[in-house]
Amino acid sequence: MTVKLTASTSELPAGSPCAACPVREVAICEPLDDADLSIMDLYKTGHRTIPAGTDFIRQGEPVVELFTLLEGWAFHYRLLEDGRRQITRVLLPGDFIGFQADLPAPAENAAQALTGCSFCVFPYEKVKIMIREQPDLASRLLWTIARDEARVEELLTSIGRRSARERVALFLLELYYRVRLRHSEPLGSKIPLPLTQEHIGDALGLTSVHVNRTLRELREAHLLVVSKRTLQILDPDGLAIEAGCDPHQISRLKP
Amino acid sequence: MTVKLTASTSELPAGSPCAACPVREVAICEPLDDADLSIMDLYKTGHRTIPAGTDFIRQGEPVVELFTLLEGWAFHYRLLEDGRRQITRVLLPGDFIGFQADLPAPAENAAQALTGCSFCVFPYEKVKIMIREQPDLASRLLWTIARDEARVEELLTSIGRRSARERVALFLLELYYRVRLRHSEPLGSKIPLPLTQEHIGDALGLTSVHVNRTLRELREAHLLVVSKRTLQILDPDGLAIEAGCDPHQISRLKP
DNA sequence: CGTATCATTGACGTCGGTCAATTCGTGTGG
DNA sequence: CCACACGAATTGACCGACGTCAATGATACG
Repeated sequence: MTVKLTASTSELPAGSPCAACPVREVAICEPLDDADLSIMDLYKTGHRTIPAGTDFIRQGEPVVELFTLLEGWAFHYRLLEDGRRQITRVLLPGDFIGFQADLPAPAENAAQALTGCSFCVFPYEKVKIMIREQPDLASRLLWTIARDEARVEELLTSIGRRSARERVALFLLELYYRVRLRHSEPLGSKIPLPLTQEHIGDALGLTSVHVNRTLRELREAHLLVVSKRTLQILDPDGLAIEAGCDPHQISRLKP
Repeated sequence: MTVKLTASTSELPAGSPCAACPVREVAICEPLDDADLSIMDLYKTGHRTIPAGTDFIRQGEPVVELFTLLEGWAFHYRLLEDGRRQITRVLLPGDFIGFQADLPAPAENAAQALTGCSFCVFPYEKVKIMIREQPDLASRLLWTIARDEARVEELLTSIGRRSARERVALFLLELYYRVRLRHSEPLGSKIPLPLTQEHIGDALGLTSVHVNRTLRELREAHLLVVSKRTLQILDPDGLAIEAGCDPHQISRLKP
């Protein structure tokens, strides 16, 4: 587990075209129709692009900016004092990042880019104003946070009560569905998976060594293949059963 | 692990006196001053009292009512198909219960009373209206949900990355501070703890047998005593160290 | 090519689980 | 008031899932 610190960042000016937003349908701006879309310009300050490995929120430092992830993968995590790491959420395009009960306050979760990422940037004071002035967006944000919490609870349940094999099966299956919801590719196809086995272990409360062994088992059972930063699900229903889950419950996943 | 089903419930009519509310300062109605307090009558339908052990939200059944817990202890939990249980949150007076991304929709978390409980009851449609009509309350609710999520993430990190001993120490210490924030009793005093060792295990991803052994260790180290549904913290700082935590970080706990 | 990172595998250790017996505590009914 | 019942707590013996340590291979990148 290594924590890379800042790398170079580039920043674009405000007033970028929300109309061309790649995550318009899934981000917090979703309630706005074309005519109202310019409302977002009141609250955002621009775009930003960062390279893979950048820590763009650091645990314990004040959160002064929030982000909508436009492109790339990232994750939220917490560190214990001795360096143990728990990944709390995997972040995909459209996710709103950095919101917490107290703003500004020391970040409860750090955030790191897994791939190169681009964001829509919001200063925290403007987010607070937005919540007050735009009930539709506040309501959407509430919905979003509640869904995030449900996902964390799901992960909590996995780690607390499922075996390593069940955990890995369910985690990858859910990621697969989440990604496929955004880029609807044919079932059975491969998706990029920019997580190392150590990331997967840190998300699931396992060591990378045990993740490796578990992935081998699942591969030998012809359920999935993880290789070269790519995930291929061979047997979704089989995996759901392996995960100790009703296959139908998995597909009720929300974006 | 036993799941008791419905028991008798009693219900009071609406129009109960919010002014006499025991959790006025910590519940979602907190933003309202005395003059505006009657606003809540637009959205609540009354009070309800249930005995210990009642499942008042059942996993998978539609959530049609939400609650503010007025008195008593309860918890949210999830069940796997084979009966394994994960407790996701311990609920104390003032907590808002049952909110989730989709309303009404099958409950993602069940909820059960640990002691006799009384609630303020809100039908889900009225909560949705409240969110639209009352920005202050919506904002407060957002704050509340975000804090809940932070607590779940904390638990996730514990289960994923801490030893049994660290988990138990931190869990009880945080409960202790949460309870003490509401009824400010002298430090070192006892608090009621209506959780069995099986509940603690189901919250922390352990078996009740191992919780028992861990509690004995902590008792023998003169850190805490759990006995007869009572928790006494003997050495808060020692426990924080045992939990692998900076003692100062613990006291930054929010209500 | 040389170096760094990640993946893979084996040998071995341990933390926490399982099973089962006993005790304790509290509430209940005779 | 005592006998009993039932859930919870406690303890020991044993086991297994997962962690630790360490060596080796595979990939990518400058």
